[in-house]
Formats: sequence, structure tokens, C-alpha cells
Amino acid sequence: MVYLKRGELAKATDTGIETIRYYESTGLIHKAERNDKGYRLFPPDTVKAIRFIRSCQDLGFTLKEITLLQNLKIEPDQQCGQVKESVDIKINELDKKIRALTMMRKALVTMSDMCIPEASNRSCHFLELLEEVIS
Amino acid sequence: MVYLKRGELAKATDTGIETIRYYESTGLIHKAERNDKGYRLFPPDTVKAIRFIRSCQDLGFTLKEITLLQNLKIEPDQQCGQVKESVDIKINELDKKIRALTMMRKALVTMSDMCIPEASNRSCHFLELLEEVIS
DNA sequence: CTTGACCCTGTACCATACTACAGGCACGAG
DNA sequence: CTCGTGCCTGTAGTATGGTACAGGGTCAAG
Repeated sequence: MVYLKRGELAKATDTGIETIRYYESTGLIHKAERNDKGYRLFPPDTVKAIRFIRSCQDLGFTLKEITLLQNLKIEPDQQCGQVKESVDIKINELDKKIRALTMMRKALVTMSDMCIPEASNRSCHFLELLEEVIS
Repeated sequence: MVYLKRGELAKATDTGIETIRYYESTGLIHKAERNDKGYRLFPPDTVKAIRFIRSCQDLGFTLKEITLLQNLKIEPDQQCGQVKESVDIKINELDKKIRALTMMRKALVTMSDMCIPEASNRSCHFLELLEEVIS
């Protein structure tokens, strides 16, 4: 059978078995079908869905936001403009986040570069550096 | 007096007044001195400290991580190498995060571009698009 | 000298995102 | 046929990051 039981899905996605139930209960993944004994049977693409969820979480999205992302689709009908608007907002947010992270990265690189064993006895205070880079 | 009371600090940083007490209790900001009546008196640079905390949170750092960031200082002593190592790890993490966000941004831009009224009757699902853009 | 805005403490509560039982049925290996 | 997993349900507990009182003192303006 191509279907996965809960434990198999958990292993395949390196996720806690209870987490799967939690995701199902919140609607983050589709309700699984059940066999005659009540065991959950997940279609194999649930693996992808869960990997997507975990990746998004790593990027700082909440489960609520991830639900929105999952539902994001543009259909060329009268509602297109609305969806486009929310997509554009999301793009702006991402831009801000990317810029900020890039600045922080720069601060860290500067720090790392300053840290050469032979370097003179200057000391580096991260916060001051970061403030400089950010502002 | 240059010192700020709790409410003043809250206003200056656009933060809940109780949040300030919470940050103080967790050691995220220094314990304020008190006047003779027990009122907290915060030195003015606490404003900066709290802004720093909020910015870092926006970037997806936890309060625990922010504490670590605050303590990150490189002093040219024997521990320099160690600190450099952890800084470099953090840089790698940021790189990954920035790349992933950039890809996600690309997917959204593609979506947004597809949404032109005159465009044909194709419809666009974010997840599929993201997979395309990523791979 | 009272009224309202502020501050104090302790404690309780909230949402999010899990995580851990307890009690019970299912199933395959030995 | 039993032993060890694995699955089921419901419910309770955890950590994080706040948020909201209650009950009481402080302070300055009118």
C-alpha cells in the first residue's frame, strides 16, 4: 500500500508522532482516511506537505501563516486583484526580513574578520557594531 | 533626571509596560535602580537595548538567542577562536535563511506577475510554484 | 485634600506549538 | 498464544513570550 501510517509518516519527516496528530487536528494537513481498524492512512504527498511546514517554520512563519501560504493561489477571475494585493504585501515583508538578515550577516562577518589571532588588542563589541551596520 | 520610569520607557520603545517588567525579570535588560519609593529608574540607553531586542525578534531570534547575542563580544584573548566559531555558525544559518526567503520571494513575485487581468486562464498555486522555483 | 494617573507586587491567565501520559485495541514474530 | 510494538482516544502538562488583574502606595493639579 502506498499509504503511510502515522508512525511511518513521522519517521519519513523526522517529526514527532504526536505532532502529526496535532497538525491533523488543526487542519494544517488533511484529515487522513482510516482503515477498518481506525488507523490513519496518509497519502504519500503528506510527506511533502509536512516538509513544507517545517521549512516555513525555520523561516519564522507561524502555523497560522503557513496555512495562509498553503491556501495561496491566484485564479484569473474577479478575485485576482485581492489575492495579488496580499501577495504583494507578503513580498514586502519578505524584503524587509531579507534586508535585516543581510545586515545582521554583515555585522557578523565583520566580527568574524576582526577575530584573527594575530590582530592587535582592539576588542569588538557586537551590539555597537550591529547598531552601526543596521542604522 | 535622565532616568526613565517604567511607563516612560514603555512609551519610548512602544512596548507594553508589563513587558518591561518581564524583560527585567528574565535578565534581558539590567535590573533598574529604584528611587526611595521603589519606582524603577532605567538609564536612557535601555531604550536602545529594548529596540535591539525587538529588532532581533522580528528577525526570528528567541529571547534566549538574543541574550546570547547580547553577550557576544570578541575580546582578543584566548577565547577568540571559540567565539569566531560560533559566529561563523550563525553566519551559515543566516545564509540558509536568506536563501530560502529569497526563493520564497521569487515564487511570490512570479505569482503576482501572473495575475494580470488580460492574462490567460492559467491559475497558480503557491506550493507548486515554490517547488518549481526552488528546484 | 481629593481625584486621576502613575507605580508597586504577586499571581493568574492567554496563545502558540507541541509533548506526554493513561487505558485500551491490533498485529506480526517467535 | 503471548510478547512487543504500534496505533487509537482523551486529556493534561510544558515552554515561550507575554498580558491582565487585584490590592495597595505615590504624586501633582485643581
